[in-house]
Amino acid sequence: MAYGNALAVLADPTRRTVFERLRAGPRPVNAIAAGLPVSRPAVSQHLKVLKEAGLVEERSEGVRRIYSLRREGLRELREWLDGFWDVALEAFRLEAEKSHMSGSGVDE
Amino acid sequence: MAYGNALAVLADPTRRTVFERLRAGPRPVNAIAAGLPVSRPAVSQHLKVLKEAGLVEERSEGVRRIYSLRREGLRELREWLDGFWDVALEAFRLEAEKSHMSGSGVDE
DNA sequence: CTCGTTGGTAAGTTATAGCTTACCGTTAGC
DNA sequence: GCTAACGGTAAGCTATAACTTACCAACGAG
Repeated sequence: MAYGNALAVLADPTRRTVFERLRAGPRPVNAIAAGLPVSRPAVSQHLKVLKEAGLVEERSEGVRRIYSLRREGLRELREWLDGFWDVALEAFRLEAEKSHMSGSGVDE
Repeated sequence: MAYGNALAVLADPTRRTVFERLRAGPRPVNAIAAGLPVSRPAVSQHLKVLKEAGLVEERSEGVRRIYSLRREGLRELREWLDGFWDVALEAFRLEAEKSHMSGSGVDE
């Protein structure tokens, strides 16, 4: 259920902004924090959370810490989301439902 | 930025469980709340939040309130996620980056 | 009409997530 | 060696999200 983790981590707007900034490429913390409405330590904390969730990775370059995106960390979330449109799976669910219920309609 | 809203709403595990239960089809509140580790009013509150986020819809059937999934409510979130894998868009971003920076690598 | 069922809302409590400031370790330059 | 930039961590504050119980309105059945 790692998708739940990714969901929780990306729910915060500030943290999501941090994450999105890395779409443009790897960046040191200073560059990520520049212009954000929160302090630099706050950004550090967000980066830590993102890293623990596997959504970013970090490498040292001298005194800099360069953070970059880990798309892999989004995979489970994406698959979970995709599942809501999966026709075959949906058909299966409807079938199972028919056995249990008196049968109503289905949404949409 | 409705995807941010969907993210925030689905971040809570209990609320996500409520949401996922509706995958199997429309349900009255009682059925949704059955077996959950929280009280029935808590489920009502979650349903309200889900409804306001456009993730579920509600219709009355006698004394019952039947809730059902609104996949449309997930669309923006899905598109946002898909964007992370969009090759063309990524190429554009890299191009833009080249103009601003001294040029480092790109992740992965 | 009365009573049971369904479920929404109000009020209050509590845990915690996100922020701040202060501080410290590390590396680079002079 | 000394000093300045980078950035991680600690401690503490505060707003709020999720929950509870209590209550009430709406409809159905007898």
